Amino acid sequence: MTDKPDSAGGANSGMGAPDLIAALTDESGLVSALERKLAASILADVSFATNASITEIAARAGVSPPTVTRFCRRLGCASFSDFKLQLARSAYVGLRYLRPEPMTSTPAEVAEDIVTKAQNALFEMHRGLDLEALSRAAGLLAGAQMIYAFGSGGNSSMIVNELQNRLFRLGCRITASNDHGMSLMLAAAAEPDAVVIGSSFTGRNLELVRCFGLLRERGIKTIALTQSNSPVAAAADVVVAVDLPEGQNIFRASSTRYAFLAAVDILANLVAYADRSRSARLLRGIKAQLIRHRDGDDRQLLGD
Amino acid sequence: MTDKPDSAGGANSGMGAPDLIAALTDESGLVSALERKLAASILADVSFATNASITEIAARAGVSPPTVTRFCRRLGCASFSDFKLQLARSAYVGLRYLRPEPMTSTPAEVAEDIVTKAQNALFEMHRGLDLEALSRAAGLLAGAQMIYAFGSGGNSSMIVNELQNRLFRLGCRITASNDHGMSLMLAAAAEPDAVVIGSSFTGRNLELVRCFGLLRERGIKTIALTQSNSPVAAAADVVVAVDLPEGQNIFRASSTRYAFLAAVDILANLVAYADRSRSARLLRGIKAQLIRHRDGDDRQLLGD
DNA sequence: GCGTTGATGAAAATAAATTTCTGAAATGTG
DNA sequence: CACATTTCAGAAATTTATTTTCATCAACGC
Repeated sequence: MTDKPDSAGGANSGMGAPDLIAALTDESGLVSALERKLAASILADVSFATNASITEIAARAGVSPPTVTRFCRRLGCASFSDFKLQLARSAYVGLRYLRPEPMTSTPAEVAEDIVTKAQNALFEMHRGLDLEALSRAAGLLAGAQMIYAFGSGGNSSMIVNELQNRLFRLGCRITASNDHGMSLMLAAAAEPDAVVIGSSFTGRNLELVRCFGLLRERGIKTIALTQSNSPVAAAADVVVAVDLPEGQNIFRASSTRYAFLAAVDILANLVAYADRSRSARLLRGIKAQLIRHRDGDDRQLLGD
Repeated sequence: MTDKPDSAGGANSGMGAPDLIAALTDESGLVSALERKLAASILADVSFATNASITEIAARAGVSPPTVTRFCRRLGCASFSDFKLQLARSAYVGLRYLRPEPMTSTPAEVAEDIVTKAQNALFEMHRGLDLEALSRAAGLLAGAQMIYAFGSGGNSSMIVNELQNRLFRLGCRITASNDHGMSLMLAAAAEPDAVVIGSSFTGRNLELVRCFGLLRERGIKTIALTQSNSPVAAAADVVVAVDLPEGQNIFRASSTRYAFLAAVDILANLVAYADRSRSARLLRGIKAQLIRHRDGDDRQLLGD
């Protein structure tokens, strides 16, 4: 470990958190039956695994310590301790998936549950992010003469409002619409150099699909912020997929919003970076706000 | 370690992540000069510390290994390995605070930056959460005959709209207002059994302060979702404080939104649990939506 | 059927962490 | 100011943990 070349620079040390839980669940890299048994044993009680020694883990899985060491190496870790470290990191965000819904009741439990789920949602969104699609979407938005953002229902409404809120500050011409009828009219009236971005948590907003169809006929580019393999995704030119594991979200869409919100956040940042002059303008604006802040009149600082 | 009683149940094993970085920065628990030196050395390169052995850490700090062991114990860890584990967990969410803004540019960096900051914000919000105040706020909201939610600017507007979106589903009578003038009129017309909740990211929304003052005179309860030690907080009856470290948020309020959103989420859940019949109604509603979902018409599932 | 490859555990070797013990410094006390 | 007491810190020894080496076994191909 002392001579490991990447331990100083920290190629995989502090950041990024290669997702060990996923690798463990995934099995594809695991050849032998014993290794699968080991993976299952670790997944069955991750918090035990993060705290136990190699001997204890081996004993619980019914294998020998060397097997555990080899297993860790196969998973891409430098050593067993490295494995434990990475597991601890992954477990911090990923652990809850493995537990059944505890039907929380005390305020502390509710708070922890919501925060954890939100972090999980962000983690999963980030893991499944298609950066290439995101870049293409940002490119389209940055080059658009006019942007329309469509989405309805409590959640997608928020998202498209947020899009408008973020993008108009970057100098984009944008309007958001939460109303199907209005969206259709806007789509019909849109000029060829416009870009339409639509959000749908479920991917089954059929009005949005219809809208996208109409726009495709007219050669206007469309971006969907939605689940992949959904009607909305199929109807759009560029799909920024936000796929979260079904299970826990079926009863509560709320954690999904964090993922969508972050996707919008990333998109807005990429749009800002897509155009240097725009980016500069953005920074100037922020600085101006900062100065205003120092002068005491910070009522509007960063939009409150 | 084998007989450590809490290793099986995992009292501090998987969850909660006692924030070691904060404890390390805090210094108050550290008596001797050597321990402070050790803390400084670890903080100077956290990712080194998470990967190194006790000997390496001791050498770098210029102390002996036993001192490191004792140091870990003093910090509340069971052993040095336990310390490393906790450090790794804390570092995963807390590390970025210690690094200067890297001026991200590639899409991958932007995405990681935003996701990490959002997770940081959630983590910090959770850490500083005053559950007692939150419960009181939820109790007020659950008992209110009418709720007014005030907040302006892009961010707080979103928050109060979200509040309305969440609470009306629970059977609360609620209206959100993003307009100062309108808010004042609503406040003036509010009846004594109403409750007003206001959001302000900066805590310096003076119109909101004025509103709260007016309401206090009239004996109407007010709840603030804002920074503690701010004018808005001072003017409210119940303060749900969301305090995030300044540094990284001065240039971009966006990560703060995740914290506020989660606070609203928690609040809404507590309101739901505050009233059993309401909670039951909520669940029935969700079930009905689920059934509709199975029938194929899931267009409105959970509000999209 | 036999050699080869890869997987596995036992035992040995290595490395790591903790305890014990001893000396040094600081603080209080006569 | 000297002495006792406490606390702190490191050296060495002990314990514990991890990894390497090596021998065995099973599966697979030739």
